[in-house]
Amino acid sequence: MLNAKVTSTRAANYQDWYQEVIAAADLAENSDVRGCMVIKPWGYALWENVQRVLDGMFKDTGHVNAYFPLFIPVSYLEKEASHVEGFAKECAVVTHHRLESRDGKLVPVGELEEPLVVRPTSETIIGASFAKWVQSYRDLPLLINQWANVVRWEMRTRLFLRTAEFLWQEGHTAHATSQEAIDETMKMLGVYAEFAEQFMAMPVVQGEKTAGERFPGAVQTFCIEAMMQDRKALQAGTSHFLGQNFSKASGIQFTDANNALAHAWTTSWGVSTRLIGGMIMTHADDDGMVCPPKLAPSHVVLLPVVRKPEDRQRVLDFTRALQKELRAQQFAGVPVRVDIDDRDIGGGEKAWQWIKKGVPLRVEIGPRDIDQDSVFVARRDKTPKEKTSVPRGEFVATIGATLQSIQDALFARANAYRLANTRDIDTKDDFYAYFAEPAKKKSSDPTPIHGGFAMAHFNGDPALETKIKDDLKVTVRCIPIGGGEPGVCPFTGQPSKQRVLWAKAY
RNA sequence: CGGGGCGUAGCGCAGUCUGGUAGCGCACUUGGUUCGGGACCAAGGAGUCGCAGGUUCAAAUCCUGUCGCCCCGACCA
Repeated sequence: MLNAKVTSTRAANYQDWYQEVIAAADLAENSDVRGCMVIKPWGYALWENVQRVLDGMFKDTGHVNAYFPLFIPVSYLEKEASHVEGFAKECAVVTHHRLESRDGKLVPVGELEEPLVVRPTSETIIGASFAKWVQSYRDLPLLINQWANVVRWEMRTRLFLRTAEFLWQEGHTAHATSQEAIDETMKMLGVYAEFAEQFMAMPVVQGEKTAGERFPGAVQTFCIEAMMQDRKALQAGTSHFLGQNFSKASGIQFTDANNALAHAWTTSWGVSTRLIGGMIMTHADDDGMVCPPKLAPSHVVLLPVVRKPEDRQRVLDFTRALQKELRAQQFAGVPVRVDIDDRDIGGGEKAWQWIKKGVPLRVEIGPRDIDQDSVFVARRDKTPKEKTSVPRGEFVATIGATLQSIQDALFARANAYRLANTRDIDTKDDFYAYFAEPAKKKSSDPTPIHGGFAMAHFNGDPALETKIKDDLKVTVRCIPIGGGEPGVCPFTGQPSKQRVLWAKAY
């Protein structure tokens, strides 16, 4: 059903608006299984495009795909102390392997000797394989990626942003030297940033996490952070330098060139279906979804307008011919994706369905257009009213450029929004005022959109970070790469190496 | 696990206080008029009122128990 309308606005009720966009664009829905979502075809097509592009980028950087078990013996998790601590509280655990019917109910029997955890992440199970695969420095580096699902038993879930089960990719690599592993960590962070900006049209800040926000078991965690339209930060991808923590836990050892036994240096990095939540909250507007052209399931939808039955055939013939011409064109290295919607429903209703789905270009084709050999074009990055008549030949010849200009416009708009809501802050009072929650009329009202990104100096004290989190729900999202000028921490008066990015986060 | 709320048609809800034939909007089906900004008219289909007991001539409604879900908090890609 595509009857859902977006009636909330970002300004009035951001959370309701987000849910409504997902329903109206038919991206996903809640399932009967607690915390788990059903990704519907339009949403899954976005994910497939994410996969296709990223997979190509991973392969271009020397990685290969493999697949490891869904089940992880509990003893594997136990091998890395902080890793256990980080994930133990949210593990789904398999304890039995058989069901028996008793009094009409199926009850688990056949208890496992060792419980299995449904993977929350795969460092340990992949580490076990790496330990077998690596003998010599000549076996390194090992550059593996896995496309998979993982389960984290979260207390509160939200479509795409946090679900109990989600889809992702996880890269896992092993290297002979620390520097090589660090280089890999940074390279993949760069891949994520490029993907976010060039394909999702979502500007990001690259940086390092503070100790408190670090991946359990990592030496260093790096991330890309994006600003959503409620000015909160979304961690859109992470890349971890794991040092020798996991190679020691899993026994990934090799003989180096000097015939000495050494532990490998490992990395891991991942992005998930959360990226789709990021796309929604970066680009969608009060009318519905707005797909960045490079990832849109469909670039162009052709809408035949048939007023009289006798026009039907020539309108359809023209439309199909146009589809063929457009499909012969390229955009971002792939053939232009063109759909025809000739369903027998009202023209207004039909157009709105595609607006809500966020197709970059809608093209209306009626007898008037055919007579002039032109098409009536609407861009999703403009208002629904703005439609222009374009000669058919010109439309076809410039389709790639048109899609690119939509892509660029979306990035520019998102970037301008982020810049407009990012501020250097130099005093504690200004900081607290910037993030103070505006008063609500009723306690049940949604919290108005406020704050943004604050760039402020910080002495690095974890206790101070906790205090600010308790006071304002604001955390250090990252310490941006590229450094910056030293200064004074506005909270303590102590020296600070550089400004860090503070924000409320998803 | 603490605090609040809700289970009635596919979805959103009213009806519950004060017991008396199961309703509304959207969606769906059919026919007609429409169609380049979310159409209109007519007809129709669809519900063991979360579940189990109890009170009663009679329960969506009152009582008891129970299950589930949502929101706020703690936890989090």
